[in-house]
Order: sequence, then C-alpha cells, then structure tokens
Amino acid sequence: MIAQVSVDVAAKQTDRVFEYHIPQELTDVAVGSRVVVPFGRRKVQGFVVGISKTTSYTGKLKDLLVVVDELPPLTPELITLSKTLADKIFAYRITILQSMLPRVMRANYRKILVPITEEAKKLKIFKGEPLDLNEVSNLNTIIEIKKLIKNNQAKIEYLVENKAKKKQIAIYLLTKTKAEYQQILKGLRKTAKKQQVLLDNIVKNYHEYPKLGSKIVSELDVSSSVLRAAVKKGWLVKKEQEMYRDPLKDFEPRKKKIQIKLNSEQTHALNSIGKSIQKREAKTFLLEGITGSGKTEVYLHAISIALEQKRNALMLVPEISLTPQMVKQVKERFGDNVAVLHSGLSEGEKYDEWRRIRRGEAQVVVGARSAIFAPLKNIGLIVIDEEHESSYKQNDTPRYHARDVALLRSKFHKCPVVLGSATPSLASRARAQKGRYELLLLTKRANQKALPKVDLIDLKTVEFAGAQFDLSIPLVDAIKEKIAKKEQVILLLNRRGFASFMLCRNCGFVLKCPNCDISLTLHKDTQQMQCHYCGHKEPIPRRCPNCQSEKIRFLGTGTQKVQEELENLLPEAKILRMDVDTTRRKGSYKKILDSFGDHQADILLGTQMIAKGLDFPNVTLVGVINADTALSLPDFNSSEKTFDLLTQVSGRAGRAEKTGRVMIQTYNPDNYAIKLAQSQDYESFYQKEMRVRFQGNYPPFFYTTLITITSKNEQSAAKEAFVIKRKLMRHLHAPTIILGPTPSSVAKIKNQYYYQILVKYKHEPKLHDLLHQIQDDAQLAQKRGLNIYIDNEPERIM
DNA sequence: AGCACGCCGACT
DNA sequence: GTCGGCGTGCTC
Repeated sequence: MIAQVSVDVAAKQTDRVFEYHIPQELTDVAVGSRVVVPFGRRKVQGFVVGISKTTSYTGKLKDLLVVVDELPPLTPELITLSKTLADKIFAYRITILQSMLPRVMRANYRKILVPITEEAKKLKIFKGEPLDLNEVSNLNTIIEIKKLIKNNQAKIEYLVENKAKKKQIAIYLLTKTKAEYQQILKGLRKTAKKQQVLLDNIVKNYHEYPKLGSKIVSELDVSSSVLRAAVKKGWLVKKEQEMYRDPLKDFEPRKKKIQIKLNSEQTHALNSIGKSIQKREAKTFLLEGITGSGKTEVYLHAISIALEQKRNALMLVPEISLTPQMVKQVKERFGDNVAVLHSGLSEGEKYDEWRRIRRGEAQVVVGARSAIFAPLKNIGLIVIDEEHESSYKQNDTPRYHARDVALLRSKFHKCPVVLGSATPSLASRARAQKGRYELLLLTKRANQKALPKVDLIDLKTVEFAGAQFDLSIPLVDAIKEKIAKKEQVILLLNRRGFASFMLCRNCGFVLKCPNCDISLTLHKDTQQMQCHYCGHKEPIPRRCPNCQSEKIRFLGTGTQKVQEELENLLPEAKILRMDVDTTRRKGSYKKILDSFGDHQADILLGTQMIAKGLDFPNVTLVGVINADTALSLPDFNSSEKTFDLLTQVSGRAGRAEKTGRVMIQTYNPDNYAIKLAQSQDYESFYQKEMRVRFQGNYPPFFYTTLITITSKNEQSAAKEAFVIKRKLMRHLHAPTIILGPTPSSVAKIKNQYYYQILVKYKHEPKLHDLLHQIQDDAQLAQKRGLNIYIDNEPERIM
C-alpha cells in the first residue's frame, strides 16, 4: 500500500503530495495519521492525506518510518478541508494542517553527530553523548567535525522529535493484605517515624488505596522519599497514569438545571434552528439581537437540541479568555461534556483538551478562532458568537476566516451554522437580506430593561477637568456621582501607554522607532519609550535628539496617563487598569476582572479588551474617552468598527436592575457612526453604511483581495509591486478595480517596507489562477529579499 | 525549507 | 591541487 503524504516543508515546490510505501509493520496508518518520513537526506514530519494501491511515481518509493500517534490526529474531513482551504486562501496545505493541531504537536528537528568508532567516542566533543549540531558555532569544532565525517569516524543523524508531553501522575497500589502490613508495622525500627505514619495510614484506611502520590504526601505530611522507600521495600507499587490538565478546575460546575424561560422571539429563533438541526440542513442563520436580548440562551438551548439528537456542537467566541463568564455559563449547563480551546490555556492544557475532543470525550467544544478546526465528529450545530469580530480572521498565514471554515464544515456535516451578533458584519447582514442566510431577530431585551441612556460629549466645546485635555467635566462629575453611590464605572480608551509621541516644540522633531515608521510611545511604568509594532525600547529623552532643545513635549494620551489624571481628580477612587501591559502574565486577566467583580475597585480603565462580553451588574456608567481613534484610521470599515465598539461597550452599562448610563466623548458628534451608536440603531447604520460602501465600491458590493509586498529595500518593494500590478492589469478588466501600489499607512515595520495592491472585483474567474501564479513567482522573489502575501477578503487594508 | 551538487576564484 | 563562496535544482 502507498501513502500520500503532505510533508512539513512550507514551500511552493513541496506543496504537493509525496508518496511512500507503507511497510508491513505500519499497517495501522490511516488517512489523517501523523508520520515521519525520509525526505532527501533528512527526516521530516508529515500527514497522510490519502492511501492508494498504486502509484504513478516512476522512481523507487521510500518507506514510511514512524506513525507518531495511535489515533490519527486528523479526521478525513479535516484532511479534505485542508486542501479546499489552502486553495481558497493561497496558503500551503501543510501550513493549514499544522494549524489544525495544538502547537505542541509540531515536530522539533535536530541534527546530531554520532560517533562511529570507539576511538571517536572518547573524544572531548562528545562527552559520551551525540553532539547537537545546532549548538555548534565554534570554528575549530566545525573543522574537527568535518574531519570526523570524512574519515568515517562519525555520521550526521536527523531526528524528528515530539514536543507533546502527556502529564503523568503517580498512583500507589497496595501489594499485600491488611494483616501483612500490620506485621511489617510491628517489625519496624523505632526511628522510622515517617514510614510508620505511612503504614499506619495503609492499615487504617486500607480501602482508600490505590491512592494518588500527591495526596499521600499532603495528607500524611511525608516526603516523596518515604514513598520511594516503600516501593523499594515492595510495600507499594507505583503506577504512572496519564492525566488531563483541566483548565476549568477553578470553575465549580453547578449543573443545576436552570431552565430559563425563553420569550416569544427567542422561542421562534430556537424553533427555526432546531428544525434545521433535525432536518440535517447545511443552513446558515443570522441571529441579530440587541445587547441583552438573550442570544446566549438561544445558543445553549440549540446546543441541547443537537445533543438530544446525539450530535455534537461547536461554539466559537471571540478570544475566549476575554469572556470567562461565557465559558462558565456553558460549563454550568453541559458540565464535563465541554472542552475549551483558547489562547489563555497553556500549551499542555490545549493539547489535553484537544485530545479529549479527538477521542470523542467531549460533546461540546467552546473556543476561539482556531477551535473551528476542532477534530469533533458528527457536528450537529456550529455557533459563532459576535460574528462581526475581526479576530475571527487570522492576521498571518494561513489567513483563514473562521466563518468561512464553519460554512465548509457545515456542508460536510449537514448541520446549521448560527451567526450571532448585536451588530452583524455588513457582509453577513447583506447575505441575510438577499436570503442566503435566514435572519432571526431578537428585538426585546430579555430582562425587559430599557437600553442605557447614551450621551455624546462634544470635545470641541466642552470644558475639561484638570489640566489635561482628556477628561471632560460632565464625565468626571458623572463618575464622582456613581462612586458616591457605591456603583462602578468602566472607561474605555483605545490606546495604551502614557503619551503616544514626543514632539520638539523648537524644531518639530517627532521621535520615531528606528525600525518602524511609527512614533514611540512613552511608558511611565517602565520609564521607557516603546514601539508598539516591534517592541523596540529606548530611554525617555530629556532633550530633543535632533536639536538638543529642552522644549520637548509628550503629546497624545494613553491609558497610563488617564489613570494618573483620574488619580489626581478623584483621589478617593480605586482604579484598575487593564491593557496589554497589565495583562501580559497568564491569569492576570482573570485576576483583574475578579477583583473588579468583587468591587475592590470603582473604575475599570482599559483598552478595547474591556468592551466585549463583560457582565458586571454593578456597573452603571460607561465612559468612552475618545470615540474618534478608530474613525481616523484610513480603512474602508472604520465606521463599522467604531459603531460596533461603541455599541458593544455601551452594552456593559446597566446589566442588572440598575439603569445604565453611557457617555461618549468625541470630536465628531455629527459623524453618523457615532450618532447612530448613540441611539443604538443598527438598522439605520446598516442602511447608511451600505450606501457608503456602494459608492466607494467596497465590500459587500465588491470582493477584495490584498497583495502586500515587503522588502528591506524600499525601491525593490515598490518596483516589484508595479510588476505585479502590470501583470494584473494585463488579465483583469472592468468593473474590476486595481488600487495601488501604495505604501501602507505604516510604511515600515521592523525594517521592512510595505507596499500594497488592492483588487476589487465582482466576477473575475481568471483572478484565482492569476494569484496562484503570483504566489509561484513569490518563491523566486523571496531570493531577492522580497516577500509577497496574498490576503483574500482582508479585514484591514491600511 | 534544507541540503547537495557544481562551478569558479583564492589560497596552501 | 584543495577549500569555500554562492547559484541551481531536488526532495516520493
């Protein structure tokens, strides 16, 4: 038998199958197996994407070397999906196969030098072990190695290693009868106090064994050496048992059957989805419901229906660690049947959760973007919550959109997809309008609460509190009032750091990152100027680096500065700041939210990570410090992003009995995105924005593809971009629009210059092949230091 | 992507 | 005559 293998070499020339003979002893290999194969002189990991009896290859086939896992990690469905998706998004198939699995399953490659002769084994460089060639840099050693190889005294070996470690726990089993242990206890030396404790416990609690090693150690206060001694003497037997790391052990699943009654709208939505599950339809629903209308409750009921049908359910949420509350709800409803996958877990935890899914031990999977590849079988329902979120699109290769993958999987499993949002993406909403998706509306707030009152504060005319121009008097007064009433406040500012740039008032110099075309941000906590693109850091200047003048100012505002201002203006208030800088450590996110939930602070000040999904009943005021930051971006969807963000963050106010209030500070109070966010009028926004998109020839009226060309040399990037543009122009015709090439809005990042071309088209059958050609050429261009990226339906085109 | 092969100039 | 620089081509 012959295996078709996709090898772990991400390059255009190797982006195809290589065939291998399956040796007799590896008959357990199947489509989806992870294997190690000889590839040229090396060994590489690969995935079996097909098995056949014959081959058209005329050369001699090599044998598969190893089948890595007992159970093939990928299902045939996912293998097929990898091919479809690779073609669609211009990625290598192997890149997609790799991203379907937890990172720890990626191979580790090593090259070692193994001594052959006895004489060589004694050499200093080996120290009794093979030499790791990746760690050799010394010139003399390299010369010595070459000599050894030439004289046949040593050889190079290629290793493929598995990084994944299964967590093992030790269990201790008894070997004797109770009476025998009593005998041993009697004969024990008087000084062996701890052994006595252990034996005592065995005799008294005989039935409690076998027992966890860690439990024995903690309960009896003995050290592990006592256990080791006991094993040595034959009293106990140690057994290693594989254990799953449980990321949710902190949650106590109540598993109470809290059947929340659905209102008529919810019931109608649920019935439609339920019918579709039962009829096994690959149908897409757009569940559009205002904040607080109980979308989650509909999801959970729908998942129950899928489970009743003995089918499984997949639910995506935007970067799950952001919504621990959501995970908790699902976990409470479905208990141990739930597996979670998101970036907040350690690599090991992710691997364990993934294995539970693969083995069929979880019926419900909740996760962020990459969870769309969960190896779940027999899917009866896919839910994508907050479907408009841009985080569902991966920003680097493979540039897939989880929504597109969901639609592919739904076709395979013949199950419905539910896209839920208060502010659907224009693309999805337009499809619903056309009838390609079924629109389900939830217009009533489930708790019958009125929507919060939203005020716009015009920063052009308002007076500011304090010396800085960040916090207006009305906003500060409102905060004071809420704090006096022991209520809580959430403040949103979409910029971290203290001041976003340094300006010299003498010569106009702005301090920029040496590697990127962006100004450096002042960070007060670390006392450094930082680049938010590449992480470059340098000391805060005292004089202008250009003209040595001392008249330098730090302008623009960030979360750190606003925190300082708040501390000055409201010395009695306790403030928690939440941004990338304060949440870098694992678990710090949850810690901040928990302490805010316990009312250990009055104000939660943060970047957009606080806008989503948080549910704090005591929050009655939400303040947006500057609504214009996103609007000023030169992107076709910046209005949509602004509207979404403002609507989302407004929804954080007044979640329980207390009525909420929202205050939005802006320099553009007449902008339609901001005005319509104030009235929380999605429908009008949709109509208005569709007209804008129509006039600008933007999605959803046009499809878009973005080609980005980068190089360390600005001229060669620009030149290559023009070559590509000419190529496109030769083959594509109106109404297709080719924009650019233009330098990106941040023209240089990490010393790479960025040029881009945007193709907008309605129907362009040649484009797909043309882009694949461009991708082929990119392989050659790479040798000249050029990188070319193709992004199908980009989320950002700056 | 690696790795080898092969061609060419530079050095023992 | 041998070493090592880089361009070219292949990997079942």
